[in-house]
Amino acid sequence: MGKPIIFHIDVNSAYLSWEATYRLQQGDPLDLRTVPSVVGGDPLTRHGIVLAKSILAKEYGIKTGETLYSALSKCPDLIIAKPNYLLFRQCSKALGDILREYSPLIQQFSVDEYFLDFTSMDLLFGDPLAIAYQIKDRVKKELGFTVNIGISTNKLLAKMASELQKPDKVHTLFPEEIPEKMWPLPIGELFMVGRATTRKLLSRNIKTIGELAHTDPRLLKAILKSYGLLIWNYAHGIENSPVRPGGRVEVKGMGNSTTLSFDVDNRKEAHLVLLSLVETVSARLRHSQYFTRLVSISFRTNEFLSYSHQRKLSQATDCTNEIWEIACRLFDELWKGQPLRHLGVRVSELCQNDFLQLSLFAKDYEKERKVDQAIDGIRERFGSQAIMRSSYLHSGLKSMTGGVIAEEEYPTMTSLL
DNA sequence: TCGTCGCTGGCGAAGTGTGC
DNA sequence: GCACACTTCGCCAGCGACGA
Repeated sequence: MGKPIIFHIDVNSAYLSWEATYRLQQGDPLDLRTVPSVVGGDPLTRHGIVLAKSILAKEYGIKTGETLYSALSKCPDLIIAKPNYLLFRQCSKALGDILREYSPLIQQFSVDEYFLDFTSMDLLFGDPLAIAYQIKDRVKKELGFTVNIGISTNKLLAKMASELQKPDKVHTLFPEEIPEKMWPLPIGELFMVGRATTRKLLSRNIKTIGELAHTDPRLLKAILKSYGLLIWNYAHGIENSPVRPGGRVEVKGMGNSTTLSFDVDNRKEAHLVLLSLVETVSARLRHSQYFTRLVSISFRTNEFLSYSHQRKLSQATDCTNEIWEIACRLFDELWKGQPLRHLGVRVSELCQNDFLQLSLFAKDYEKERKVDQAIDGIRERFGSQAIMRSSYLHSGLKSMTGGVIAEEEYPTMTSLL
C-alpha cells in the first residue's frame, strides 16, 4: 500500500450565507428558505436571521444578541427565514453519496464535514489533487453549494489544510509543507487549542504553531499535563487515527442544559426546569437504546458561580421519572437557595439496554417505561409539543428543553482525532 | 455566547504488602 | 493478628474544546 492520502471535505456554510447576503445587496433578493445556509452556526442564525454574522456586524452594525426589531431597523432588507435542518441534512447526505463514488472509506465527522481515505485509490482514479478539484466542482455544480477540501497523510493535517483559506478551495498540507504552511499560523488555529490554552501559551510567549513545535515538550507537559504533549504532536503533524467508515463512535454520555431568561428562586420551578431537561435527555437515551448508570446535574447562579453534583446508580435506567427523581434529589442536596440562571442535566456511563440487569430492591419502573415509550411514539409522530405534563400549563416553561435526537448520529470532534 | 460533551486531577475508600 | 504505609480504583467537580 502507498503512503496514506486523506481528504477532509468541509461545507462552506457561512459563505453560502455570505453569497446570499451579497445577492441581497446587489438587489437580487434570494429566498433563503431554499438554500442550505439557513443552518449556519451563530446565534443570530439560530434565531432565524440568515445572513453572515460578519456582514451584519460590518455593514449594518448588527451584533449577536440584538433583538429582531432592532436588527430590522438597521437593515430593512433583512430576510428572516426559519432554519431548515431537514434540507441541510439532505444536502449533507447528497455530499456523502458523491464522496462514496471515490472511496468506500468515508467518515462523517459532523453534519457538514467528511473525511475520505483516498489511500491507493489514486491507482484507480489518478492524481489526488485533480480528484479533489473534481469533487469540489461536482458538489458546486450538482448540489449548488461550495466545499473546501484539504489533502494530507492524516486526518489532522487534512483538516488543518481544508481550513487554510475559504471558500471553494483545495489545499494540501503534507508533512514536508508543515514549516511553510502551518507553523506561521497563530497558535489558536491549531486543532484542540482553544481560548484557555491559547491564553496559557501566549503568557509564555508561544504565539505561533511553529513556536509551539519548537518548545520543549517537557515544558508543555509541565504546563498542560498530557494535553501539552498532544498539542505538541499536533504542531508536528503527528496523528494516526484511521478514517472510520460509518462515523459513529460509542457515545459516552449525553446531556442538556439551558440558560434561563429569568432567575429561578424556588425549588418547584427548578424541578420543573430539570424535568424539561430530563424529558429530552431520557428520550435521547431511549432513541439510542442506551441506559445510564450515572446522573449529574449542574447549575449556575445569577452571579455566574457554577456547581455540579452527580450520583452513581445501582441499577441502570432510561426512565424519565426515575432520572428526574434522582436529578431533583441531587439538586436539593446542592442548592442553597441562590437565584439560578442556568440548569443542566447529564447522563453518562451508558450501557446497551438489551443487557439491563434488574435489581431486587429497586422500585419497579416498568409501567412508567411503557408510558415513556408511548409518549415517545406520539412525539415522534406529531412533534415534541404534541403531549406535555399538566404541570407545565400556565407555567411559562417549556415542557422539553435541549438538543435534537438526530445529533447523536454525529460524534463530536474531540472524540475522534 | 450557548449548549454539549470528554477529559483531568483531587480526594477518599478499598485493597495489598510489610514489619512487628 | 494487628497496625501502618503504599498503591489502586472509583467518585466527583470542574475545565475546556468545539460546533452552532
